[in-house]
Amino acid sequence: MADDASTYDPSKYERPSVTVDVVIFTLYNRELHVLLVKRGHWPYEGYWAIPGGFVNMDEALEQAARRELEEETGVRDVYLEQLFTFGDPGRDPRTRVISVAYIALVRFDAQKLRVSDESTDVRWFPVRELPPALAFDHEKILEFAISRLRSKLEYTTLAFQLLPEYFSILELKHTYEQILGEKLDKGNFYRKIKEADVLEETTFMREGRGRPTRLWRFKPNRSDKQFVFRWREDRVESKSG
Amino acid sequence: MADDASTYDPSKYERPSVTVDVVIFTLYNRELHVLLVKRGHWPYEGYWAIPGGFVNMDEALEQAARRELEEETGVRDVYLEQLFTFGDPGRDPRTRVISVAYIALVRFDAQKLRVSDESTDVRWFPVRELPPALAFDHEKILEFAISRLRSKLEYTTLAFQLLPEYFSILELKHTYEQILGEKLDKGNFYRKIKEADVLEETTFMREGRGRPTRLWRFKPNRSDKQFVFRWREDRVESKSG
DNA sequence: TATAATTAGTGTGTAATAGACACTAAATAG
DNA sequence: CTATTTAGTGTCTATTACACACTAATTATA
Repeated sequence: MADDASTYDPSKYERPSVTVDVVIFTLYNRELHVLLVKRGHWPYEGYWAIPGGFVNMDEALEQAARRELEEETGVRDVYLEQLFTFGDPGRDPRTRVISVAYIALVRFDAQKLRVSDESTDVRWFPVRELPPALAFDHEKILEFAISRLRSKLEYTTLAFQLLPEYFSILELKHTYEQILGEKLDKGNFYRKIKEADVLEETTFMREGRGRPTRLWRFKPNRSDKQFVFRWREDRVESKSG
Repeated sequence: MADDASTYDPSKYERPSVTVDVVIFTLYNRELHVLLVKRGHWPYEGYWAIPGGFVNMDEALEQAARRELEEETGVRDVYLEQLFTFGDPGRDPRTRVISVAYIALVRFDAQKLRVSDESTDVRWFPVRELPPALAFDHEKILEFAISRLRSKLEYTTLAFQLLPEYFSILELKHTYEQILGEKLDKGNFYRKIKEADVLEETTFMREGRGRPTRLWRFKPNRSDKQFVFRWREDRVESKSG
């Protein structure tokens, strides 16, 4: 940070507000969803917005993001990553607001996620059916978040953060397909994920006819790491700072 | 950003200071260097720091970064990219400071870059010979910047931003080697860069004995774009948010 | 008990790529 | 003419991606 001019006192400067916005993704009904809140007053009254709030003076940025996340969804200990900082003057008509955006990935669990389906002011939206307009510059933020999510999926185990503890390989493949927006080859997917050696066999799930579904889980010693296994080699995140 | 609680006025909140810090890289004496400034007063008096300063209230973040960059080096119109936002409480003992860090790549040009070799308070440091300790959390920022630089080099034409307009392919290869910290194969490099079709032949440079050096330049229509050609397929940036 | 349905894989061929390394070609100074 | 320097090209091997066909296992139910 900071100066090299010889005199100054930071307290003399006029200061912008700093907020954190958290783009919360989940997998729900086999589709990628994002949590939005409806604004109840000016500015952008009635518009949907990415949840967020002000950073307290004694609070780290990531801590503020976790607090917002928990206030909004009731969940803790989820995957959280800083996305980008948006700070154009005029993006909030009230005052200068600089917003540090985060991405969170949560496992969908109706019990825990206190967001109800009928709630009129907090709702999960499928990323393919977003409201036509969002508050502030939140469309840009959301677009950037989705792009980042896609590109990181290629070389990390991010997808596991969206699945329940036990899942089948076809479910995992479906999750990849949802985020990437394209079909993957079943045989190649099986091979690739097995070779990566990140899965651990658990039990079976029996339902309907057909061979029972084998359930797996992410190897415990790796479950919290950002283990890198690079699913595919091509593609590159398009946006950059 | 923003609340969904029903009443509030952002102006009521206590606000942190917001600064931009710019990690400025250049290639100088065939080595990757970074610009640091020596602090003249408390806190961290006498320590080297990444140049930066406060964001004005009516100024976009990137604009503030460009202003700082120009104040420090006199150059404009260079490659600039947002790196990460550092905001731990206590990182500046004076007050809460949230720092949006940027990376800048500038072409070394003794004429333009007004930083002299003997200057005691503004200096280029080779990234392999940094001062033992930096002010604030600037070691972390710098480490992150170098890591990002390496990883982006792999799939972008970033390296061109460090070279003069006209350069030989061996110089370009040397630049890659400097940043990646490893040797590359000459033949493969030639092939790869030619196939990418981003270079344009210009003149020759004759000096000493030996076949004259062919000089190239980056194709004009692509010089300002972040054209992607992915130099190698392996490797992944380790750090993530 | 036969069969349809479903998950769970394996086999294989092609084309592209990376990476190592040897080799040729061109131009110059002395 | 020769040493030196840049500028490439040739080629072999191992790996990878990708497409797509194929087999195997297990179950409900007709």
